[in-house]
Amino acid sequence: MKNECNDCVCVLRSFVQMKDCQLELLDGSHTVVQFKRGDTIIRQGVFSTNVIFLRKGMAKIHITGPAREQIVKLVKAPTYLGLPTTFGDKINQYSVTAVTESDVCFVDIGAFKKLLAENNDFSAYILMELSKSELEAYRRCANRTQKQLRGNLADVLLEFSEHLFESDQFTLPLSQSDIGNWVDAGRESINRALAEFIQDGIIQMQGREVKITDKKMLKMISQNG
DNA sequence: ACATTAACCCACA
DNA sequence: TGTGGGTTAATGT
Repeated sequence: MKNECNDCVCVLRSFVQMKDCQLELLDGSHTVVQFKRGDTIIRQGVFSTNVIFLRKGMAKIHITGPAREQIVKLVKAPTYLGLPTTFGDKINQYSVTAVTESDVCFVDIGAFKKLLAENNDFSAYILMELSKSELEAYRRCANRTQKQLRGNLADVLLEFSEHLFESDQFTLPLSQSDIGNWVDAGRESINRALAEFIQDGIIQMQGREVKITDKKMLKMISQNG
């Protein structure tokens, strides 16, 4: 059987066994689309009929609040996008935008629900994903509101370094004003804080290239706010 | 808020 | 196919 879904991270990721007929169902109801940097993958306010999986690349999740755009988090492949929207509300409650070139898989919601009903392991896995992401959201909420700018910015840099890129050197995937929207600060404050970090020898920067030179210090700042 | 720089697009050669 | 000009977005102060 030749089937694009066989070796897809979308399935492998779940460590769940799929029956052949279930794989065929998936294969028949999915579409893969490429997105360029800056393209909108999911748009807030529009009707959604798909489960969406990020196969390759990186994306930012953001929501338009009463005053401005709020970035919620940054995710990298492989991961599901928009599961809460899929089950909580047919209208997308937030937007997702590609920050690098990305491959995205759109799965028909009907087929997906059928799989959930048939395959207990699979639905348990999805439930776990949702739970983890809610817990993470709680944690972030507490962090964000209680920390000062330097602490939050340190968090962001550590997040890039440890979770997204897994390296001490990376190029910022977001503009400084985006980072500002992420940690509830103006872009100018971000710029100033970054300059301070450079001054203190914690990081080096040229353009969007960042190199973390004193991770211990960065973690200190992250913890102490 | 303003000045500088980098990125991008389009026309034209 | 490559180059100049003009425009816009990002950055630094």
